[in-house]
Amino acid sequence: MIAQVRRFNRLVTQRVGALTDHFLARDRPLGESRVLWEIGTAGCDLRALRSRLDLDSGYLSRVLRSLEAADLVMVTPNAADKRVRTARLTAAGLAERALLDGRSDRLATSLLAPLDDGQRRRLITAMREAERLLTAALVKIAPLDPAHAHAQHCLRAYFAELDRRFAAGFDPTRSISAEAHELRPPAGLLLVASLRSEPVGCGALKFHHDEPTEIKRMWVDETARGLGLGRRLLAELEARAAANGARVVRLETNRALVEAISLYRSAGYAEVAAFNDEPYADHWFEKQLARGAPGPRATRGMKGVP
Amino acid sequence: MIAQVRRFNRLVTQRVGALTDHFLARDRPLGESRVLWEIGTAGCDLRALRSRLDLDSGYLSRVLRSLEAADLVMVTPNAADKRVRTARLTAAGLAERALLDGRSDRLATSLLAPLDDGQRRRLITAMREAERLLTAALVKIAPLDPAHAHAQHCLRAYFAELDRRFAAGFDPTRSISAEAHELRPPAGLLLVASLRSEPVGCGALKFHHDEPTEIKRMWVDETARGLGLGRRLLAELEARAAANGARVVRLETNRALVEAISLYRSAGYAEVAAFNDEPYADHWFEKQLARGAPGPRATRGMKGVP
DNA sequence: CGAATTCTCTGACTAGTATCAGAGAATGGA
DNA sequence: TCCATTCTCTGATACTAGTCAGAGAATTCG
Repeated sequence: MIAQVRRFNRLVTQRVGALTDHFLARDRPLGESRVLWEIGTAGCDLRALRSRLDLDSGYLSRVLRSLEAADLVMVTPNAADKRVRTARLTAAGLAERALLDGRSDRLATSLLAPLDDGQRRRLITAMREAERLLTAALVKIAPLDPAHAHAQHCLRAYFAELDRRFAAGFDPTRSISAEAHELRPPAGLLLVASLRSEPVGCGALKFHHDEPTEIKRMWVDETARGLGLGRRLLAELEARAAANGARVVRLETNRALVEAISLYRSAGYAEVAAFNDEPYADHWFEKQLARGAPGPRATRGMKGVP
Repeated sequence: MIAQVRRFNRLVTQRVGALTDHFLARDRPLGESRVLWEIGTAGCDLRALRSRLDLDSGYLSRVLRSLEAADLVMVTPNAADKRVRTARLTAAGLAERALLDGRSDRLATSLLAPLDDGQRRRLITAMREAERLLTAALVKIAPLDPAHAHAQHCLRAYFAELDRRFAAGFDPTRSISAEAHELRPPAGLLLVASLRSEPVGCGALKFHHDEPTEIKRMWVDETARGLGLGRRLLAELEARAAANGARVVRLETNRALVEAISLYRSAGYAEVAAFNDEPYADHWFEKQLARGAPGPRATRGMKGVP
């Protein structure tokens, strides 16, 4: 298994990586091409560029000046915050970027060229699958304060989706509360899933003294579905509930959320009688957590993985 | 399709490529780590190192001296040819290489770690498929003189395989001849398929004035099977036969070569009565080539691919 | 044998990719 | 308002990667 991953890594980085570098670097240094590309057609703040390409500020500054000298880029102060500067492509810069785009297309085409139609289809399918799974592996799940901007984004998106999908819409004030202070230790917990430091999902716990721990706010961004993220969030929540002493977790949900319901069932949740009077709920589920419940790491990861 | 390939390329080179570099480069330059790695446990001639890593001879020499100074490598003259020098890892070098090996394993493991078992299996499957197809795309087919070392390697391997697989063994002198001069223009043609400049397959044509062109010496190395290479060789041979004016190609084969027989059938070959007295043949096939037959390139490649 | 070729090494040189410290302007909070 | 912080830029500096020309030894070929 490891050997297969390594063979794949070696082949792809050699075949694709090296080619990409040579394709992208025209007569200009690779670093400049990367910056030119990353600025994009809409322009980009320098700080965003720095963090995306992981560049030193002095280095980026120099690269930009070189691109300015070639008349490919304009750097203008940001109106809102005059410390910040925004890089934009000139007409020549846009043309150059389009050219890189074309090269990248040609590189991709050259990978497919020697194959027949059936092989191409199989390769595309395999690439799509590998891409999705590698993306899934990039998602990080960590506790976050409910007041954090990313947490707020998730919760707002969650409410918006409920409002869209519930037959009668969704009004948070009518629903059972899960305010910030209730999702913050020691009262509760909020987990946020991030992909490339953008929030793409969340899930929360509300701890109770004698009653089972409640699972709330399970949500996965549409762009991140099909990656098994819901299942990972759920497992992580269960593990943390268990670590907090819970023997049972429970949750309620609406009949419109069909994929969530099937997730709960397949994750070992059993439907039970209503245990609260949540007006938006149609189904109530409960799960017994295993005794000697494993910590959060043990539910994923391979043995010996650091 | 192109977009999918590009997304895949971007993700994999970023996720795998960048990580590989940082994993492999310990405190030493990446170039040195690569050389250390490539020398391998068995040692390696400098010329082989140079060609495999595509390095300038001066550059490699400097890198090796730096590794020698760190006591990781010994460079000794080759006994057989004193111009050639052989690099070998010292005990410390072997330890260092084992360390890189471990890091590479850990990198591979870290890619799998966040996934559950089912996802891992799917990822491995997708990687294997992508690897095979990308490898297939690396294979180059070109005419080669029958006396060339690579051509001889293929022909010897072909005979050895026939001898192994035919019930009564195989003696080339009893078979209809296809000597070097018969497979060299204008009498004939030999195509050799190469993967990373190693020969992995061949196929030949014998042209005749009034009779159909004969296909001979179709062989694919065991390590390169399942890549669609036989089909590509066959298509290329047909295209070149057509370019030489042939309307019909034909060939004979032995009943032991089941995969070849099924290839011929699926490629549009029809079984015909024996058209020669080849003692090792059990089946004779023939195919009408399309009129206005396309040149070799048109049978593969996508429109507009350079 | 002599000439051409192969292989490696050395020295000189260049471009690219950084890193670090600090300056100067702008901002935000106490 | 003052102070700490943020953002960008400049200069100094270092190292890696890679190229080129040529020398010297060994080998091969005619």
